[in-house]
Amino acid sequence: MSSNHPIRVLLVDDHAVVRAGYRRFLEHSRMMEVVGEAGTADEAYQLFRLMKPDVVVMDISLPGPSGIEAARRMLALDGRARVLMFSMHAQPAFARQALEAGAIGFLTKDTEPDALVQAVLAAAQGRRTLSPRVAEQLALHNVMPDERRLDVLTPREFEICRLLLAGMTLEEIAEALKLSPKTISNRMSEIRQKLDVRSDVELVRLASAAGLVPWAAKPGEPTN
Amino acid sequence: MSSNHPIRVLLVDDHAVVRAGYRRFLEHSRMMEVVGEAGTADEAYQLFRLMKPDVVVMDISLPGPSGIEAARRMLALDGRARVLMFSMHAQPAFARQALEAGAIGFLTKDTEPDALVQAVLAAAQGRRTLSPRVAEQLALHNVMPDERRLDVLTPREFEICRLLLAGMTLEEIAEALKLSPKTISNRMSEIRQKLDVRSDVELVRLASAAGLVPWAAKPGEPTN
DNA sequence: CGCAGCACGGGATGATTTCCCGATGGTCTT
DNA sequence: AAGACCATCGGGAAATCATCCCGTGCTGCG
Repeated sequence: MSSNHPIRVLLVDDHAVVRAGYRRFLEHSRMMEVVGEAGTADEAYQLFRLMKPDVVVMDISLPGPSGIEAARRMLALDGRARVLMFSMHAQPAFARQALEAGAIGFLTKDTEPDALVQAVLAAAQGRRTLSPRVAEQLALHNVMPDERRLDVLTPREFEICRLLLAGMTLEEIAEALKLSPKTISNRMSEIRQKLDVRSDVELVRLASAAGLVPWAAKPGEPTN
Repeated sequence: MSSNHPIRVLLVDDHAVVRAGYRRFLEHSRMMEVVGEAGTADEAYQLFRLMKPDVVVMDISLPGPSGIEAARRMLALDGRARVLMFSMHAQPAFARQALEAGAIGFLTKDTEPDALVQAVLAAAQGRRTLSPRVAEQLALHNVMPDERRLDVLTPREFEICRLLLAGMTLEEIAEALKLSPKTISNRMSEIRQKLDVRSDVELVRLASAAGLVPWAAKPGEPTN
């Protein structure tokens, strides 16, 4: 299936050193050629228009507009663009956004060099690649019937969640648990990340589905 | 019922001019005597301990601890203290807090001098006085079965509330309504005030009771 | 007309969120 | 036992948000 000419790759990462590393691995096999490097979403987009690479290897976190935003623009310009996203973490929220933006794959940065090369090859042929961790997280997110999503929370996070849903403010929770308000704040950010909600309202919706919210019992369920 | 000696009054307000005004009106009838003035909660509390006034006329908003806090302390010291609260606005949240703190009455600052004198007399005898506006607001708050509370919102506020409950973020709402994020922010503060909720979670609880939240239908109500 | 209420947003200040980081202690594995 | 991994706790910095206060403009009403 593979044609003879090398796969033309565009590298996007804000650290030149990291790009150099990728370049080494990718060009090692002679099956691919890095035709451009970019450090920001804007540069990446310009280069994409110029070079029309076969595959874009893109870091998620860039200064300014994110890699996801860059991917969105590329896909808007050319629906056949193959964008392979990279991220430090396997956070489902990022993965979902990336894939919704049209990315063909999502890898965490601890991916082995070999696997990276395989993923680029796969991308060039239009096949998807997901890091195992990412796949698992996403699966949970998509398949889990909402009421089980809260399971990703640690005991402590769950506790904080419970108090929040009871209507307590940040300060009150901090006092109740004898913790710094800062900790609660940090923990809540973590919770929102994990549950992929962008507001307290969405959190309540989730918790309500899980039956955690007495005053908003699910339709059809007995209240007592 | 009234004894012979004048009613001894403690005036608390951060503006000396305002205190002077009150003093004039109160002492005019010779039935009462201002035995002290304070500009902060702390001063008020000290004077209260010293003078044991029959009635405290207290402004809500003071620099530092609020008048409500001062009232709380006085009541803690002496459960028979008669504290008559004053406020610029007829906000139910303040009124509720003041009365829960043990205040014997709650007047808005547009009260007629005569009515003020009457209220102090009443307080001295242990009778409660509420400004009509305050009474109405409070009545709505206490009596209204939750699902009607949202009625205090203006159409625009209601609209914003709806979008918020749909899970939209501040920015998204601003964009949807083509308004400045600042306006939405301001408006949300207003909404929280009016509905007397301290968090989005409490707001959802309210809205849910009002049947405004599809995903959290009230128990027993058909969803479809 | 004057005045009240609603809608809109700027300014200032303080709180919260977010992202980053490091420290600690427990568990599990090799 | 050493190392990896995770949960928990919080500090720092920058961005965002909430709150309070202010002024504008519009509308309806006595």
